[in-house]
Amino acid sequence: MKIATWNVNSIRTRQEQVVDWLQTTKVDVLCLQETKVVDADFPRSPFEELGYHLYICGQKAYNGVAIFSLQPLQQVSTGFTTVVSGDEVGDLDEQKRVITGVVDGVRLVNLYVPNGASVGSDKYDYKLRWLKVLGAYLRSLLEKSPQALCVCGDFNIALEDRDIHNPQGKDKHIMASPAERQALQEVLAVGLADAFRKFTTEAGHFSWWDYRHGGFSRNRGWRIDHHYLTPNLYEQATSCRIDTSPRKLPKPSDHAPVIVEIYLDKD
DNA sequence: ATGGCAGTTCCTAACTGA
Repeated sequence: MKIATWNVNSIRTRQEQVVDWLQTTKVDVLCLQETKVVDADFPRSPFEELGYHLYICGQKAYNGVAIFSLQPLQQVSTGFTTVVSGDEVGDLDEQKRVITGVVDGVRLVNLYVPNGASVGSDKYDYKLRWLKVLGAYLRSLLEKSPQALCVCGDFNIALEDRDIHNPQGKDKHIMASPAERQALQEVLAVGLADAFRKFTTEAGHFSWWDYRHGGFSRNRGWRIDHHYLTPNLYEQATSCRIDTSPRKLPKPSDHAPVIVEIYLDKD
């Protein structure tokens, strides 16, 4: 089973590139972030014609997540509130950043973690609060039914210095500050491990490059798009790679897709 | 060496992103 995650920075702008990519890269599941469109205007048919079932959760202009799956998903829900109490969630579900469903006994959780603007800002506090509720959400999912989890998406956090092209002085930078790294570590403590680092340990591999300053051509990037897996799935993972080819096209997303392959032991 | 981005809408300016 191949599961991809890709922040496309507007599905309507990137529609053709995503169709082309799915035709050449046969994945079972594609998790999208930053679709930037209300559900009624989502371009469904080009992807349904490729055989995908679409599960979407969008809003106008900002955010938005979707899962495309060749097999129908079970137990689909959006937002935190379906799993965690409304008191705990507060206003966090107003921004569309969470969608989940089950296929082949694997619960997919597709996330668009808040950016955080700058360290110490209101948006940064929102990001930390959001990550705290994410931890409660994942714990609750596992308590309700112990299951294999693939938690993937745009995390907007580079967990380690080897995930950044130039880590010096980045402790005051969003995506690398100690508080958000710690917040993500606490989320992963529910029992999740980074699929990419099972196969690749060296620095220099990134999934996002700033549009400005020739970030991609100089490979000045960050690895902020991840697949986190529960232990059995982690053991069964056979590869995890970043596909930089769409980032080389004209008018690309600033993120590249990341694909994990898992050999599912169906007993 | 320098300056250098791209998406959206309340659409040609302001916002958000990372």
